[in-house]
Amino acid sequence: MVRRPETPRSRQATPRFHRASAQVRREALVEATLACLRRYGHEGMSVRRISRQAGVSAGLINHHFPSITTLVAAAYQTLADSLLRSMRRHAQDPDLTPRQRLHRYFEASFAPDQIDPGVFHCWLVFWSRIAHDDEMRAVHERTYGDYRAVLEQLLGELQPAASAHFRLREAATALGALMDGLWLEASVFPGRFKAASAVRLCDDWVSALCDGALPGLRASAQRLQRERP
Amino acid sequence: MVRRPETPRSRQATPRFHRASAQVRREALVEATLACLRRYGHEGMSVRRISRQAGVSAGLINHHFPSITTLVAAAYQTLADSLLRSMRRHAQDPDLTPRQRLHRYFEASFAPDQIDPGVFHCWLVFWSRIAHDDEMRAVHERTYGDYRAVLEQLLGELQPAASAHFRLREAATALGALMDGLWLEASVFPGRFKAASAVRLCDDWVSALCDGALPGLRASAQRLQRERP
DNA sequence: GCGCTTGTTGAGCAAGCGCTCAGCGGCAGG
DNA sequence: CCTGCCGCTGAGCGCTTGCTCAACAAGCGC
Repeated sequence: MVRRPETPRSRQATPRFHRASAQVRREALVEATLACLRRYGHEGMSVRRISRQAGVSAGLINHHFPSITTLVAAAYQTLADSLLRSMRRHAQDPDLTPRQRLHRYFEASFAPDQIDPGVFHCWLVFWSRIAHDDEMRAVHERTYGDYRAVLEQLLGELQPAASAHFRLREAATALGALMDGLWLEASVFPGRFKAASAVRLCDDWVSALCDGALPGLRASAQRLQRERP
Repeated sequence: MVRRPETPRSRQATPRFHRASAQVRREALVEATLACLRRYGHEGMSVRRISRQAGVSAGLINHHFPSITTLVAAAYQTLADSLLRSMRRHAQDPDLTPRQRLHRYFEASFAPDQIDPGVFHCWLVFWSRIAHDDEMRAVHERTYGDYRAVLEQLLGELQPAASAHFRLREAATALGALMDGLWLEASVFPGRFKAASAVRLCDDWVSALCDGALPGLRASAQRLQRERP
């Protein structure tokens, strides 16, 4: 370990560290956390690994965050926020028809940057912590509400032009499930699943929904006719 | 810690351990592993926790398995096998029509014992280990092949009666994704999602598939007309 | 009843974990 | 230029981890 030579207070070539505002430092630590989770999965959730990734000492993490679980919760919030921002960007483009907005949103959801195995690792870590960590659960609940709200908005704008009325809330949940399932499949088996076909399946599902081809989601009338198929 | 009293070789009330064949012991350790993963998630994957659950000493695990990752891979295989057995039970019941077999299979897939958060934890652990562990990846590949094969069989038996022909392999993958997505949704948000509606969504999707309402999966003719929606 | 095979034990090791805190030193304000 | 605040460092604490291996003892075959 090379210590600074015998000139005790002289100017030195490179400062041993630099200072930053709490805001900037916290964001940098969150970014480092996401990088570690992407690369190492669960084993990336370590004070030493994250601090090395951020280029700071291990102690700094507990200076800015009460514990590492809070840092991970902040990382979850950050990732979810960026996802939601991307959703809203597509959901509000006024130059497109509602159908086109949904299509664009599908394309964005299955773009290579979303199918990346690193992103998958992040979600695995987040999900597995929800059961034991109240902070994580709070972020999770909040996030999911917003997430489904945007999907509801996108589907709701489709409703007027559709030949069949559907139950909006259930349809949004179901579409979310379909998308998550396709995303999961693509993430667990990278390369075996083409993004284009995932988009196609979502578009087709929405078409079927609008055409009334999914009776379980049709509004009113039949409550729940559970005829055997 | 109560040691055995001063009669060194006398008969004692209870033996300190009992012996078992390698086969029996391995199965017991696998069961203990699944129990720990269910209860504690990632933190359950520990030599000490699993051995305590199995009622044996920590050292025994490395006597029967070269490392704990091998034991977890064996647990993955066991869980996947039992799932597959259950699938085949439904897939081969000769007293039912193909459509009914699929319906039963949907019902079994969303039964309370599958939606259990413990089962979800197991899968999270398995998935997160796939990326870094060759043994896990091997089990994963093998398992998924069998899994999709059964789905293909179930859908294939539907084909003759369907009014539209569909591409079997892609349809099986897509149906698997839909089911996994619904299962995921139900597992991540326990209680917010009713099993009955998941079954209904799957049945509806299959109906749409058979009626040709999912053009992206129709066989032959149009290769990939990517018209904008 | 006795000996032997061998399944089982558990202390021990090195490595890594989250977190603490005394003190170093970057850098702004005087 | 020099002072002092405070962001930052990193050795160190107590703990858990996976795994090893010498010693122990269950229970079969005699």
